[in-house]
Amino acid sequence: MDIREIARRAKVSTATVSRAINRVPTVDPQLAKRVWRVVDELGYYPNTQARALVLGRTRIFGLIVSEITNPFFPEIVQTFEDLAVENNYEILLTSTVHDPKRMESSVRRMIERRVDGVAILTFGMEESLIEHLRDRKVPLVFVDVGPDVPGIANIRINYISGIRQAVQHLAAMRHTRIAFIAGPEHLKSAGARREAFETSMLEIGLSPDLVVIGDHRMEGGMNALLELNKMSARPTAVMCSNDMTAIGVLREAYEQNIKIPDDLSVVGFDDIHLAEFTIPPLTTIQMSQHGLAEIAFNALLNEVENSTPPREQHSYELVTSLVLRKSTTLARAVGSAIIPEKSNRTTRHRKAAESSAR
Amino acid sequence: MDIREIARRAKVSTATVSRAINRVPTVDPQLAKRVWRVVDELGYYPNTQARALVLGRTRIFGLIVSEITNPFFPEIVQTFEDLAVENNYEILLTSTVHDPKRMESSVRRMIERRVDGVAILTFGMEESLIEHLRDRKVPLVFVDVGPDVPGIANIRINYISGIRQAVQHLAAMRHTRIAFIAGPEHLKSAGARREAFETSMLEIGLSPDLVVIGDHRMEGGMNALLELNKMSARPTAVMCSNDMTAIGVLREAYEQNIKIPDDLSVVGFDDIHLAEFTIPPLTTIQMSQHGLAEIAFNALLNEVENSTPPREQHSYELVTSLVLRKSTTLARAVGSAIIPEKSNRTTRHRKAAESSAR
DNA sequence: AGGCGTTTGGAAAACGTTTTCCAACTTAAG
DNA sequence: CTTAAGTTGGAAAACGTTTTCCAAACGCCT
Repeated sequence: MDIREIARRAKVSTATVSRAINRVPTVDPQLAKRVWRVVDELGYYPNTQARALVLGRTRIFGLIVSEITNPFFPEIVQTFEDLAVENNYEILLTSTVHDPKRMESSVRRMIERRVDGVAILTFGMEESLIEHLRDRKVPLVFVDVGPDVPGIANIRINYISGIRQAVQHLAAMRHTRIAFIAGPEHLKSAGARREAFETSMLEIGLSPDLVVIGDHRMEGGMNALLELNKMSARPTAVMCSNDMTAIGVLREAYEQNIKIPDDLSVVGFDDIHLAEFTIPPLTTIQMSQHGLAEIAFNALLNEVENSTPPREQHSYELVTSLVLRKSTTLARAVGSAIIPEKSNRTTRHRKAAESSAR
Repeated sequence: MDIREIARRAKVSTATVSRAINRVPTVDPQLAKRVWRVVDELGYYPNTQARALVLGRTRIFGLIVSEITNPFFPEIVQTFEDLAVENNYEILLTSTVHDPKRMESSVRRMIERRVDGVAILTFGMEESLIEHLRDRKVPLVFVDVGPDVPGIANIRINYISGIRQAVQHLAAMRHTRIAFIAGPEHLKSAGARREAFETSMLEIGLSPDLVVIGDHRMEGGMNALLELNKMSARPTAVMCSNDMTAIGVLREAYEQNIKIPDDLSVVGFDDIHLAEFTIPPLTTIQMSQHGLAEIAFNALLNEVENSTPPREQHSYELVTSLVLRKSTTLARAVGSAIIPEKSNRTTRHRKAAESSAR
């Protein structure tokens, strides 16, 4: 069933049907009503392919994320989708799983489908791939890592604000041996987080050398804690490059009978929904997924709809900030005068007993 | 840049270019090579819209899930996507968030985009909506809840197998007061799980009346545990309609200082990846997300590619089975002869002290 | 050398829309 | 009553492909 069928039944031309459907104001209300009746009667839905072909716009946005199974991303996808349906756009989703091949095929597919723009929320991407997109003048939005050229919007994340808060929070709790579990080395965002940690530590005269590498997954967090435990001067607090890592730490701590937060304070990064439900609830640095998705979508929309924007360079910023829950507390005051010697000793004693028990 | 441009530069007709690109065997290898060189040189990517228009097939599948932020679904989406790229299909994803409006608009969008098939993994859907799709003969695949008509594939989930295992596992651990935290009432799958629980309990002469309603989210699990605690005869074990509920239970138990599994055994359902990382690791019933996605995709693919299948009714089955971790253990043997009275008493004592403490 | 299959490649129609012209009709003014 | 201006709706071109026909070119046999 096509527009011609409608035209025939409504006894008008296809042009009129098209105009009626698209609510062009010059068409006679009587006629429009007649057309609409037939449309509803037959349950006619216009063919988007044909429409896209002539309009040159598909109303599809590409969305590339690095790993949909990482709980950080579904929230983004959901928000992005909400905005898409609101604005009559469709989404082509790709989860690259950090695989360059996948990225490549994904970019190719998006070009073939003629997307109107793509949001690359992968926190680090081969430069080479985006060139195909740039060549075709597809509006792009990146996070963290995008070249500074017109037509490409960048979302800069202010890592330092939240991370500094966290470091100072821990320091205020008298932690001095604060470790950092970094993300995978190839991720620019992970690098930025680590640098922010180092900067924040140095700022307050602490040495930021307790760094071990994780993988932004729970497994990596577990291994990292094992590493940390092998050290001669164990940290009393650990910051993680993302929440999944922190969850892994929590899990391994349970395994090792290390009490969180009493024996070890831990803070995460991202503030995924799950962070509220860990045991104990995770103190973490919030980076609003909703906010991120919103910025990304609007950047794209803006680029597409206001076709000729004043040549300004579009750059957006998202700030991060600490949210306190239950996974951090005062450091054990070894040799400190504040906490009575005795209490301190019993604590130590209990701990020894526990660890010998396993 | 279009196919004509290629034709011009390669000094052939558009027909030849099309044939070369689609690897029609009758075209002269020499010529084909010439065409391909131009294609690569210009970085030409065929326009899928135009292609779809003439072919009548878009190579797009719709995927409707109920809530992408529920960790159960991302795994499915990932597998589905993997299969899609492998087979040169694209995915239109919708997360309905249980909102009928969203379902409706989602179906509409899929029809407008002329998808080649839709997988509805929403575990319960208004019949009315699918009619639009059925009318248009769009291949459909459902899970749990689909009409038994040709052209519609159904994935039946064998809930009883896993649930019976779990119930018997708990019974073997001498639990008799086994509670069930059900899912939202409108979900058919939740109903089926609950029924399977009741059947399994009755089978072994236990009464399945400790049932409280959750919402398949962590919050619901937390509330449900509160409910359960108010009961005069508290359960010693609780089974949950899904893993998120179980995680909520774990979390509230932590809050209430109820030790898992010593004070309460808990088993989940789904076996999401996270279940391995809860504290303690969650004993749960596996329902393979990978398997589910695979069945769904292949059902669709089969329906589309083998256009006229022998009028057989396609129905697939997915079994569930218990996976043991650390969240279940022997029931407290109240009045039993096996565990010495004394030990039992101290335990009771400790518990009383704890609960009075808060 | 002439006739006859077989390759090979081109012209043009088709897919379902939107939109540009343009013609016909209406209305109002002179 | 004629003419100009403004509405309204139709015919046809365009979007970028695939594919059906057809014709040309080629080799092969007699």
